[in-house]
Amino acid sequence: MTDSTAPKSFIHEIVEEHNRTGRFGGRVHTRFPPEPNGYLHIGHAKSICLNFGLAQHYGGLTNLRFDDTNPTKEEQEYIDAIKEDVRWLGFDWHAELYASDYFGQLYEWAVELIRKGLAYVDDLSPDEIRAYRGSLTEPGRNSPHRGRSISENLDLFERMKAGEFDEESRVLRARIDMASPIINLRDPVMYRILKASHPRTGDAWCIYPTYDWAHGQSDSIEGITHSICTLEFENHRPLYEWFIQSLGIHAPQQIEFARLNLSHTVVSKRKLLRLVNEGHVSGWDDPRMPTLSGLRRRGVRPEALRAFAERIGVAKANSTIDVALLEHTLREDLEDSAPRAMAVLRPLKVILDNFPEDKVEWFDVDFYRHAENREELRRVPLTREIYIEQDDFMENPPPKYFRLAPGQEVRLMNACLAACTGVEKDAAGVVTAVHCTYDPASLGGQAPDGRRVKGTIHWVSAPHAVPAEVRLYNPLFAVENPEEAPEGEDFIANLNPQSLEVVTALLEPALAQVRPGDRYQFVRSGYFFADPQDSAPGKPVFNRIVGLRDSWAKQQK
RNA sequence: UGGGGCGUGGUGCAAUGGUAGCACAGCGGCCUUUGGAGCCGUUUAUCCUGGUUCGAGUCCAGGCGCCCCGGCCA
Repeated sequence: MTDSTAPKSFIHEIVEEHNRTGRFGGRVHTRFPPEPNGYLHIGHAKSICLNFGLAQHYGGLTNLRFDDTNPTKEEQEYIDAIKEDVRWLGFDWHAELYASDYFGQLYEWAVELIRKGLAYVDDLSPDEIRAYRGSLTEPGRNSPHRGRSISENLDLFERMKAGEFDEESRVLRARIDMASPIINLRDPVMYRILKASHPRTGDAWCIYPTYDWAHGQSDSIEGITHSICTLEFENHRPLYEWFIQSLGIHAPQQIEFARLNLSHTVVSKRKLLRLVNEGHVSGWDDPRMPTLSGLRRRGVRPEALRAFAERIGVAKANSTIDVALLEHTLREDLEDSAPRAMAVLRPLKVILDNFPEDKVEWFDVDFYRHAENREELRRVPLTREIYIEQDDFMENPPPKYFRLAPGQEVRLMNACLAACTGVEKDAAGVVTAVHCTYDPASLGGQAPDGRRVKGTIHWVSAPHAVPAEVRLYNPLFAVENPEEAPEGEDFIANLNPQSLEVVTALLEPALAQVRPGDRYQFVRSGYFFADPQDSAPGKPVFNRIVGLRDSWAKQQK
């Protein structure tokens, strides 16, 4: 999975340094620690590939640990979805663990810190705590309760746990330094009262550890060697180290890296949740979503995501990956494996005037003509009436337009050469059908006289065409950076109204019986995925995974 | 009284004192029964100013710019 020829990241160097010096006895044990408050997205894929990939590379282990310290936001649904997504991405964890597994131990350690005079119960309100914390440039002030006796703290903390107090009436805080320039060290909250039921511990607790209090110790308990996290936790590292040292327990090495940003989308659980809740998408697995379930539903293969993670690298500089790189990786992943077939997305009728009315000419065409070592034939019928792509005909074409136009000849892919002789129009002047004559000597696609045509277009036989719903997905946001919204608006204002176009396409008959989950390249168009839920043999429904590059379209801009 | 990070082509990632390289994007060309596969070529970069050194993207000093931190979120 980890390509040994790929450039190693600064994290690899740190791990190798540890292995050289024996800091962890050569052990490498990482963890992927999601909070089950939403679905995993492509940014998580980067983290998953990093954590699991690192362990695999050095013969180590990776835990899956849910940081379930906030029962007001977390749900079992998310736990299940996260596990499915990690497995789908191709990783198997050494152990499935939960921060809530350690609630008992964490409580004992909190008592230990109280006994050492390193934690105290504070009666200040949330607003007061904030006010006492000071500002970025001014020191905070000590809470009036900071000097409570150990026995009073012990008593109060026990009563917090027993449910005697209301939410927000008291917290347990670490006693560190209210004047520290590191704001996280200004007596951070360790426990808050939350009279909420927890997905795993039910009503056993009414005080819950904060993430800051739970995370480092959870890593320590699991014997994690390298706690890899995103940049914003760099400021928390001194706090985690303070807890670990105060407790005298195993100290992992925290290493921070820059989270993934992707152009033309948002990669944040909070914002993705909004898209779902406000109905801008059909759900977490809407194929336009950058979630793993959305990408999966669209037809992206996990191999492609792993290759993408490898390719974007890991560093500490904030950066935004151009979605074009993702799309390139998707095409690259599919180009060898996907069989080719013909499908017309926006049909225009063509009549081959010199083709006998009732004749059907069958061609044997290889699904894998692009691949040298694989062959699988299907039968493709040609008849007098066919459909081509509307884009493949122009009545008044610009120069260098190599497709069909009055007087121009093209190759009907896999079939024959055909030249346009005229058009039919409706009352409004819209072309409703195109007339051609085909060259009977060119059956198979080559002219016996060796004449060349510059354009080759795809088509389907009208009487054999299979109508199918095809969903054309475009970027969810039309702008590179959705955050750059007009004054007074937010990223929602940048949603791309054309992010989903549904068309009734006409497929060649061999595609009628595709199984849900099959992937094809619709020639000259893109890669498509038979929707695993909505498609059925005889009634195919396709999602566009990614379009092919289109240099003609680009040239026309 | 502030602290922590980060600055290399358009976008990402390398170069660990010794020829600034790779990918994507762009541009040009070749080829083509996918104009869209493929192939070849190519434009573009070390934040600034000093210093150390035979030699600096890399080391030092001082600036500048950007990101993060004042949740009982994670």
